[in-house]
Amino acid sequence: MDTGDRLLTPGEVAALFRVDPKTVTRWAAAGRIGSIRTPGGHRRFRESEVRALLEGEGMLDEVEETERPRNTGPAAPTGPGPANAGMY
Amino acid sequence: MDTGDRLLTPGEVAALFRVDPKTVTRWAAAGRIGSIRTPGGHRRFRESEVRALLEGEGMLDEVEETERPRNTGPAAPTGPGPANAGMY
DNA sequence: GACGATTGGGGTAATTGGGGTC
DNA sequence: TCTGTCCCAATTACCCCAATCG
Repeated sequence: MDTGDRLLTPGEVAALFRVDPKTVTRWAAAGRIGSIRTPGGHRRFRESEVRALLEGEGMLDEVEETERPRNTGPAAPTGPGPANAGMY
Repeated sequence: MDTGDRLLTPGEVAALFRVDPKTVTRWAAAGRIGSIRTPGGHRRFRESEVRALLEGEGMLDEVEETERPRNTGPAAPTGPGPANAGMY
């Protein structure tokens, strides 16, 4: 239920990954990372999920991200559901 | 049903969303979130409503009373991802 | 009545979102 | 295919001080 972890802003996640905030936005848009939207439309990311992604343990069935033809298996990310439940 | 209704202060809601208390106040002023006013003018928010906003994914059949032009999507069965019409 | 902490309102700077392009 | 950068518009964050809450 309540994950109870802190929420990070796109800028925070971008700094953690050493990428542009825009890239983080694309990840969220692609459903590769769960995102929570504020009533204003801005995104917030779960600190636990981001950490898992940083550790590389978020994907248990993926060892090589170099290629991804078609996930025929349960390749659902940490967000086991409508990760992209909120689009403008 | 249990409407819950533990009242939260702007600071509480702000911590939940990882935003500034002032931002929560703007949400209330914009009608994006219901607010109850104290006789002195301060705002209080319903815990149940805040939680629904935070999850945002479990309210597929629950829509807020906010006036929002929703597309008359015929409830795509296989595609639960509603192309929300809420652009800037 | 007094005190500390929070909140409200206004205004301005920084961040974010979406699209399009390289 | 993915990322970084450009644009503009909306949202959010931080500044002030006065009022309210507990």
